[in-house]
Amino acid sequence: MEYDVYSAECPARTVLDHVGDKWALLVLHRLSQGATRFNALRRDIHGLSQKVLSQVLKRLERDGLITRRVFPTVPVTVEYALTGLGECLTANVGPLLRWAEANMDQIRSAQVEYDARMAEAA
Amino acid sequence: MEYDVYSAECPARTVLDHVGDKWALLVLHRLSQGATRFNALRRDIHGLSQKVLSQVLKRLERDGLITRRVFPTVPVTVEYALTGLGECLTANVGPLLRWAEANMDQIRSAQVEYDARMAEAA
DNA sequence: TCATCAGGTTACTTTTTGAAACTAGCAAGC
DNA sequence: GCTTGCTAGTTTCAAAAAGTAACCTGATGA
Repeated sequence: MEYDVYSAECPARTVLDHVGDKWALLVLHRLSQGATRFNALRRDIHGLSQKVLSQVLKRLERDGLITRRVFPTVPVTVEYALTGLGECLTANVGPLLRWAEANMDQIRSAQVEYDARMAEAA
Repeated sequence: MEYDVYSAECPARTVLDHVGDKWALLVLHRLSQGATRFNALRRDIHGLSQKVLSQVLKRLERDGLITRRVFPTVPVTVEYALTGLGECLTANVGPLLRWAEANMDQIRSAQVEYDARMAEAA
């Protein structure tokens, strides 16, 4: 079947709702480095709250992008990992994050320039 | 300079705040098909409100990813286009959207399965 | 006995969103 | 000369989402 992300009715938009999300992108990218536990994700991704992490993980699991494995240790540990589908997606997310890291300097100078222009106009 | 998106202090996170956004991704992708006017974007990207579009465009312009050209026609027309930097970014966004379109079927069946499992558990 | 760990959930507050109405400047129609 | 329509926005206000911080469970070690 053919999908078109520009259409609001397109189910691919639901994916975009999940994937076009800062935290989801970071979580997926982190998981691409290997299976990770809940609190490890929380520690590694600075600024991500427990509530949001738990929501994001549920969404990603529902989408079949990650798996949730519970180990009956004490205290219980839960490990999240990418599925095949998730890995395939993450292959497309990595370049985006690397691009962000690589081009920050240019963006920052563009922002400074823009702000200067705006201040001048005002 | 080296950046790390996992750190909350990392300036690349500000980019991610802009790029890890459903509407921004759609706008960038649409602009990769050529310069486009305000209302054309609004019409093409179904569900995008004027307010949000105007905010997204301002952010993207500030980041140096798009340019805004005003033509003194009557009524005035405004055309948005990708900069070199924006094109370079969009090259990384395209695959993500194509992935979303291509893998929707798998995601939808994963969702159905997940919901069935949850309903059963409850 | 009290604090600690993991992996969450809940209650409450603050931001963001989104829908719809409103603005400005000008031209065409009546 | 009054109304309507066009573009490209801004404003307003209710509703949804996100963030903050406290709480929960159940075993464990000090």
